[in-house]
Amino acid sequence: MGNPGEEERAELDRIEEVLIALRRVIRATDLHSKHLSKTTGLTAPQILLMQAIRNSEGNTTIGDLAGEVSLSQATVTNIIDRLERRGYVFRERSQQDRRKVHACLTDQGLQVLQEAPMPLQDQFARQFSDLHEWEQTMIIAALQRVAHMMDAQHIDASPVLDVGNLDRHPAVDDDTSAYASALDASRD
Amino acid sequence: MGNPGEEERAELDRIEEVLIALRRVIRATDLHSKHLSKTTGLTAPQILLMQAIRNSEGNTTIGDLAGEVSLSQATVTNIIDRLERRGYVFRERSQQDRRKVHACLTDQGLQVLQEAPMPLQDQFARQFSDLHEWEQTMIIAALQRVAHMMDAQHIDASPVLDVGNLDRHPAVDDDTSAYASALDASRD
DNA sequence: TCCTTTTCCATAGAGATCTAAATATTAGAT
DNA sequence: ATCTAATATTTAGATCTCTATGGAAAAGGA
Repeated sequence: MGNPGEEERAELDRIEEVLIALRRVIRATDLHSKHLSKTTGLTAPQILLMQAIRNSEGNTTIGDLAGEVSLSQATVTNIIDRLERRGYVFRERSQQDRRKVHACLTDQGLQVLQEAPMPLQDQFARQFSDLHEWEQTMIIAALQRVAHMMDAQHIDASPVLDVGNLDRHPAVDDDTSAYASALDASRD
Repeated sequence: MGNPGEEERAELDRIEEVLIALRRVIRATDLHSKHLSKTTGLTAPQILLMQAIRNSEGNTTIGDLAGEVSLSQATVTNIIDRLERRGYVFRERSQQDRRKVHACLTDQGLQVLQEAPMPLQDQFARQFSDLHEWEQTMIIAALQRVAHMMDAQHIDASPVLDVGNLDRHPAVDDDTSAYASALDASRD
């Protein structure tokens, strides 16, 4: 205990552990995503877009979608082309502003999206709900903490030099994450 | 208390919260990975492969790499081709078994990998180490719990698995995205 | 009104990723 | 010697993603 070297090593071990755990989580979602693509015949971006279309009932434009999923407008056009060819999506020019194009799910598209059950979410939710309430609360708090720490840094790619300055204020950032919201901004 | 409906709603709220937090974590790693690609000129799979090569000092074959990063052999061959063309990697037929091909980093490749800023891991580690020990321990426990729950459902991968709402946004996807690469490695 | 600028979408072109199928090539076994 | 399995590459096709550019429609000013 009185040994500072020992304490420092324990600290490094904890960092190691948290990074490993994080990798496992991300890896798991990655593999699931891959597996999902195989079973549905849809790729991850395609599913993502269809979900975005479904969630924004009817009024979504191509540009909106691009912003929502953080892809370029050309990419979204491209993917929508393919979804339209398959009959999962259709386009419709806006009447108010004829530059805009709305994207909507066809009945078939909606069905595909619904029939592709989302058991990772469901199963995870089920397992999660089996935990004790205190553990659920702990996990939520921990994940929010982690998410917040990650949000804070993802553009600040500059110096790794100022080791001394520990309570840096995260300069957030270039738009993208609509996430760094008030929700946890207050946590520090 | 005593009100069952109320308690149930609180439970649903917690599930909602944990899913949101998880999405944010994955989203952050995704955006980071994208940013990394821009600043290094390397794509996520390329970085991932170079890290794998570095970690398995010298004796790695193409097949080993494919297994390690969960890609097909052909894909790895493909990516190695590009890396070789750029002078970051070189191939060498095994003397013991001439079917095998070893992949090694060139000095330049190693340098690129080291110079590539990996601020997500570093900065995350720094912020993490600022936390109190009890909080570090809590986060580790929580993440391990989550990772374990996700691993569990990956194993009985019979039903359709999904990342659905948990899904990373740009694929990176699916990205495929995305990847533990951001967190991986470079802990030398 | 007419002209300019801006906004929104589509298209073109290029590089990368990924998979599956069709080769070699080598090692090991019969 | 031949067959089979393992290994890496090649090929072909689909997708993803970006930047740059073009065209149509809206907005704004002279």
